[in-house]
Amino acid sequence: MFFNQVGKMALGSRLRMLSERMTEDAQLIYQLYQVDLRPKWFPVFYVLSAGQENTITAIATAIGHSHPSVSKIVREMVAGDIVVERKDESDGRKNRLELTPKGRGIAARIQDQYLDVNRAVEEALAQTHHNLWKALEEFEFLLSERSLLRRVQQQKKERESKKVKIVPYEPRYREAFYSLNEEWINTYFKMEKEDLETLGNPKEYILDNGGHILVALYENEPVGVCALIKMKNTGYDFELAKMAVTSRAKGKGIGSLLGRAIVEKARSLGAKKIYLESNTQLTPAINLYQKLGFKKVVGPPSPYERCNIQMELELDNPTR
Amino acid sequence: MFFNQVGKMALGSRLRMLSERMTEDAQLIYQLYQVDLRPKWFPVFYVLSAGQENTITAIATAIGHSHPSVSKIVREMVAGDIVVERKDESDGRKNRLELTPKGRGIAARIQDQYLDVNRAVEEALAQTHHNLWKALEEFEFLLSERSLLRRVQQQKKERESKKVKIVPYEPRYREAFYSLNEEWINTYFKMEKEDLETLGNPKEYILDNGGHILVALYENEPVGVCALIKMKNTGYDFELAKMAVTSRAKGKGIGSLLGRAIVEKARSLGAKKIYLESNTQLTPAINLYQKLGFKKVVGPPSPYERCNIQMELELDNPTR
DNA sequence: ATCATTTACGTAACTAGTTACGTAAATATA
DNA sequence: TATATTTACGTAACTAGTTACGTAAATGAT
Repeated sequence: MFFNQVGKMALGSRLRMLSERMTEDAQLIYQLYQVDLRPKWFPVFYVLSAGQENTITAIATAIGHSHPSVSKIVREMVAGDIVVERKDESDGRKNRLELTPKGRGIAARIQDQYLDVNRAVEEALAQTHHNLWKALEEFEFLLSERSLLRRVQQQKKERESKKVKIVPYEPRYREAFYSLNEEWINTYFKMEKEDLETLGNPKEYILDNGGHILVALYENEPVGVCALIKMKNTGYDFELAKMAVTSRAKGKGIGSLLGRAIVEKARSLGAKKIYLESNTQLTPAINLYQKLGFKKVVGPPSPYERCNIQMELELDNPTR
Repeated sequence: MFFNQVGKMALGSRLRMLSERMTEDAQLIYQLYQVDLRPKWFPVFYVLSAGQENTITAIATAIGHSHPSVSKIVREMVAGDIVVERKDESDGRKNRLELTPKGRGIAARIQDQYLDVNRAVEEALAQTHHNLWKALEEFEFLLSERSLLRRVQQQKKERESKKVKIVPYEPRYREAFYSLNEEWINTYFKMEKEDLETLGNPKEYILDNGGHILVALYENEPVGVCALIKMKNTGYDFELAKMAVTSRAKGKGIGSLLGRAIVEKARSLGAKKIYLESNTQLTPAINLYQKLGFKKVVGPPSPYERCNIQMELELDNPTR
């Protein structure tokens, strides 16, 4: 059958189809009990007969419809002499609803129908191994905890991050090192004098001074970079800097992979303390640094204008 | 929450709502993968990309939609450059469909999406006790075996048959005995001379000759009757006759209750063999007689025109 | 007391499906 | 070979919901 082939992508369709099948039968069931209601009136009718709510919006929230839907249903029910409307005296906006004598008659007669439908469904469910009613409840709960979208996003991230490789810098990544950094700097700030020099000459400014650069490859394309710059006479061993991930490769966990790799690199070089400068506007970056264990500090004055937060990470007793 | 209060009557609504919630997310998921498809196109797209079917009606049956639905979806997909149409050469009615290069590109890119969605849903389902996917399958199967309507009908019958009382004839049921029989005779045939006499004078024609009459009461109203008429010199003890149930009280199992009661009565009177006459047009009646154990026989000639079948039941060795 | 905001609800237009119906081509039948 | 039936599919109109928007009443803030 179609659904078993397509898989879970079609869960929505499958639910819709079963639902349609049930409402079709519902139509006939009302006839069976000679209850002069249309299935789509039922939720509204139920709330009114239970005496719970009696204004359009309140009913809509109670039954999980939009208010225009309730508005239309009520109009039909008024035409069918099931419900009467009357303006609220103290609040002229509200449309108070009430069952007519005919409506109350139906409410009495429908009790047997409730009973029989409940029993019929329960009898069917009792024959199943996986109870549909309970399954719906559980699934609805799971989705309210975390939406399907977020669950899929996470799967995507997990799958794609497996395709990310972190490799040491090589001269052929010089262009990428520049442009990846330029991309984010120009999005949020503007390039400064220091940027042009350091980014243009990573070998001279970073590697030759005892620093390191890691590059993240996705399908063999450089999509992220990060550098460790040697620091002297500051109490820090390295500055974590020039961290950049292209927006094209978002949602693949690249920042996190790169961050963990660069910290690991520092650790393997015997570093005890690393430092970084950033800007609080860059929330995802700050979140990442916190996850890596960095704590806010007041450090030495920065040459960069865009720096408004400084952080450090002690490696003697790493948090992770 | 609403659904737990209303109970299983709202199963249809609940399914519809979950389905809507899922399709909303689906929209966003397509965006996430930059797949230029609308969720409602998906089933058609899937069938085409799998190379299974490629005409409107065939796709419609495969995915369980109506053909106009597929027709409209295809029109949209053509506008979106996903699909091209071309007339079948040998059969001018058929509209052969094919993915465009763009469509094939999407088919390739969507693979990852299948994977992630499947995993996301399966991961969620794994956290539930009642698996929604399997529950749907089981429930769909149960409904295909016996529809919800029939299940409800049965519950109704069971509940209502408990309110039916079978009591012996009393003079105050004389009117009912006549009119209940008149009702069905006039619906299918017409009243004959014998009917007028026997039905008008049950005491004289039936009871005083050693016969018996049972009356079915529903909410203290007579809704069915049935008689045992003493037979002599025929090899039979009684004729089961004048069985009538008003159409107003259909679907309450009254015929069955009355039938079993009258057979029981005959048995308690020491009868060995009962006889009856009927007409094959009255299928529900014939079915009932068969359930009670009656077998077709060729009996003595009947005084009634409408009789075209004769049956007997041996009580020495009752089937039930 | 006045003005801005929020709330209640109706109307209009849209969506994703449906059924009903018509037409042309293909197939079956006399 | 002519005619009836079936099949494929498009169009129109309907259904049960939605979102978008407007208006009047109530409420809150200055």
